[in-house]
Amino acid sequence: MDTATFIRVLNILEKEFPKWNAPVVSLMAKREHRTPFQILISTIISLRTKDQVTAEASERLFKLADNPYDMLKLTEEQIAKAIYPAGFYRNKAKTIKKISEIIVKKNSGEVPDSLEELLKLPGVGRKTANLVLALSFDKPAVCVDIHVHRITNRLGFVKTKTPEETEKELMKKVPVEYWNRINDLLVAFGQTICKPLSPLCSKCPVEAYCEKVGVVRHR
DNA sequence: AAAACGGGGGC
DNA sequence: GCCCCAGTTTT
Repeated sequence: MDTATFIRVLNILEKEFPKWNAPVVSLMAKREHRTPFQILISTIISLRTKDQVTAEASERLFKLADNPYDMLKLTEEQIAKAIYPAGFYRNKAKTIKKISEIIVKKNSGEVPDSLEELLKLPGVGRKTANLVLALSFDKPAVCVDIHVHRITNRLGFVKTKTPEETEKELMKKVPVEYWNRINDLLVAFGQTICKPLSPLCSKCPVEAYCEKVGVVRHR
């Protein structure tokens, strides 16, 4: 698949997006109500966790503390209890506490707005850093999670082993003005149609363009 | 490169 | 009961 076709796919998916009723609660539907700190913390909570669970856990935590100063006053146990159903709660609580401390003590209460600085925070990798850049600061960023990695390979647009390779390829092949649309669209698409194991190809609006790399079963 | 971190939900 | 989920860090 070439770049022009990939962009055509994005355009089609964008039109179909409202029909999917994808469970994008915490990071997309409410982004305009959230501070950069809340986006960052929600993203930490979302690691390997379903979106609905992430949303509920975030709300519980933000009722206790929605800014780094208040968050720093909570104990790790309090944070862990609030986010418990999201899983990895001890690691995440520790990470959230450390991040709050760094933001308060070394960055005058502000979330960093550059990739380099975000990556220095504990528990923040490329996916989280790029998502914060895109959602909080409206900067162009290619945010590659498991959905983006799977779908771009399945379409035949990239041939990569790791999400990091996928990120590099997408930055190379896709014009910058499309970067911030990739993640939202492909995640929603992956949650509803282009599923990991048994994608619903008969309902897929872009099946005609797809090379179905690695797809063994479909419906 | 592989393990560890984890409860919840789908089937 | 078994497998997967908007990943990152450590071994």
